Amino acid sequence: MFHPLRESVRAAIKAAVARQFGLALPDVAVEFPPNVALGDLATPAAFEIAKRLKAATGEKRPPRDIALALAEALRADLAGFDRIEVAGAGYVNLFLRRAEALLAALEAPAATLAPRFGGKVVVEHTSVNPNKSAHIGHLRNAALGDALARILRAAGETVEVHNYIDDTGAQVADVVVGFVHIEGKSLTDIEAMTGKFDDYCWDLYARVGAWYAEDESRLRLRADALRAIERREGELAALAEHIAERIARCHLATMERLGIQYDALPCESAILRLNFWADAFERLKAAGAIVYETEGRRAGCWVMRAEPEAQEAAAPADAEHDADKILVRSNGTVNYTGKDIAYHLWKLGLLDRDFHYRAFYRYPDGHIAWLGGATAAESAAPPARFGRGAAYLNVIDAGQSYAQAFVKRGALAVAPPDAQGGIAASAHIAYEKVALTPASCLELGFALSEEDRRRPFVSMSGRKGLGVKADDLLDRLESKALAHVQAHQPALPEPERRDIAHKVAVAAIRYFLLKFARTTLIAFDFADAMAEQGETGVYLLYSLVRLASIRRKLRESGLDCPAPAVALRERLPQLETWLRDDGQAANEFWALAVTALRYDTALAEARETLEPSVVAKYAFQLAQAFSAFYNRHNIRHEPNEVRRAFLMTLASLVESRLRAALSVLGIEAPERM
RNA sequence: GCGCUCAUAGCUCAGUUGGAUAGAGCAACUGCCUUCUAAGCAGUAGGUCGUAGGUUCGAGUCCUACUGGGCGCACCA
Repeated sequence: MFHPLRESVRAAIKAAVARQFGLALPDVAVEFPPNVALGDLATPAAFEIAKRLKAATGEKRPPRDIALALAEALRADLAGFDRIEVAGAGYVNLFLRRAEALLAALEAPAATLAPRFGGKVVVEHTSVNPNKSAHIGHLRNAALGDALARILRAAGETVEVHNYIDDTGAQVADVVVGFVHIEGKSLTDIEAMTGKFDDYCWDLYARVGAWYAEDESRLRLRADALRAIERREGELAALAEHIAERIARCHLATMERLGIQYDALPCESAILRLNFWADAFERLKAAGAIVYETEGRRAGCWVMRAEPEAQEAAAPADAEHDADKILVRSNGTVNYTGKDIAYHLWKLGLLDRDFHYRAFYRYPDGHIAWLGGATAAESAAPPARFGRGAAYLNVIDAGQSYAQAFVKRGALAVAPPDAQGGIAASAHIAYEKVALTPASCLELGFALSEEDRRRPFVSMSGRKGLGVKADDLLDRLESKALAHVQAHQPALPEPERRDIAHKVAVAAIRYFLLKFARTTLIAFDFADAMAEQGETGVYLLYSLVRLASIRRKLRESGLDCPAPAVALRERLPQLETWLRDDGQAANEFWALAVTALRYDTALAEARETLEPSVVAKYAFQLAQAFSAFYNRHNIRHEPNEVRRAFLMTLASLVESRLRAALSVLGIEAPERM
């Protein structure tokens, strides 16, 4: 509710300032005062006006004077406010008519936001190399991407979720080498293997790394494998295809445990086979986005120039590094960034080519993830046409920022004018990695050097087999939660207890990964990640479980309040007393309502900044406010029927917004726990 | 060498386009379970916001320099 309210206040202030002072303010700050006693909305605009007035006319007018005039104008222009006051040196504080606002909000949806992107948004996330188990770092990527997709959808956007499968890269080739040269296994042997295939490859991949280190000439085997895979020749290519596809399935299963689904799975092999690059190459050349180098050390390469400022900064002092990016090598082959640009042109519908699809992974709810790696012969038609987005958002770790910048430049260079806006709004959603605390490494059974032991964190390394596997962590969380549920809910049947434990585990891990801002490096610690007290996903669930419990107990006592809003509307004067005139207690009730009603501002900010932690922090704040309320006021034992309806209304409002916030974070609450 | 990013309580982190007394969790200490789930609540203690300047009515937030972390700058993917 506060989002549109804030916007209308902002507009009213601009209009009043233009009228009264003849100033056009480009931006007006409308903020939330530190507590409800100071108002529900506030603006320091008078300070800004004083400054501009002085600059424009030389007139020196005290901010407080300006604020008084502004408040006067707003009183005439804005409806729904009890009073509009001037405080301090020039703040204008706006106080809502509380009872009226609350009743109106009860009937409104939790959030109504206007779409920000001009059409479908393609969100790419997860994109784990299909050669080993997903680890906690991949989970951060997926949790971020999934939350982002949910935030955009809740904000009214159309979203398509892609998970890129790099099925032809060096990492898959390494596992192929391991199977063939270390283990002497054939495709038939591998197909017959049972057990957790991704975990098996996790170990094998680490062994291959060590095996290369023993004798570096063995790296030639990787190059051979890579070539065979790219040309789709022989047993090695067949092995790679089997491994990549099988592990991609493992990853989808891991993510499904967290409630994360995908729409499309574009494959690198298809981008090569269908030669997306040939098309992209022509368009980049035609647009003048790339140039052919005829001399110097990059002679024979096709290069994309960096921004002039970046070039200038890098070039003179440093011969070794320059800011430009090679896309086509002197031998005529395209590199990773070039392929990535081609792929993104496809995402934006700027390429006359498309993948062939086949249904790859079916979720219990009937949704299907389509693999963009089919041959023309086996091609089937997905329900909707993938790609052709108005904008893209790529969840990739911050280390890729440099390459991602060139991807965007390439797309901007090629796109027609009407597509520029969407691409400008497109972004690399950069996040810092998850590293391990030394304590976590030791807990995983990894011996650390003295030097590493002293460091605050140690990087995960698939090549060394050092990392926390996503499934293992989930297993640990689930069994810990199950022990709790068994103690607290002994009467429940086992399947239900398992379901609860699962929901608790998902809440714990998702909240843990989302409560940090994207640019914060997470030093993973088992104790922190598995905590169930304080600022945790478990705490959030607990609030919703208590709310469900209140409802259940009221029903059992025959005290259910089916339509509290109706009951309250008939007692409006009483409601106003509780919310406004009752001093401290009224402010407490209203503060809780305000916190709940700011859900849409949290959602709007998260969508604007593409930062899910905003919603995570908001959810915790709301749960905290509710917990205090819960301890102070016993709804079931409230003798006054109307007051009980009032308390229950506040509880319902909290429940609605908390549930909405959690659903956007991908967290679902059980009925009890 | 250049670019990006970070530095806030003992620890881990928030901090609303610059705004009102700098917040939370953990750890420590004190209380609260025959009363809607104590996986909880109330309270105490703990901060010259890396350093030095600058802009501003106002700076944790913006600018400059410095110090100290992390990442990136391949004809790798």
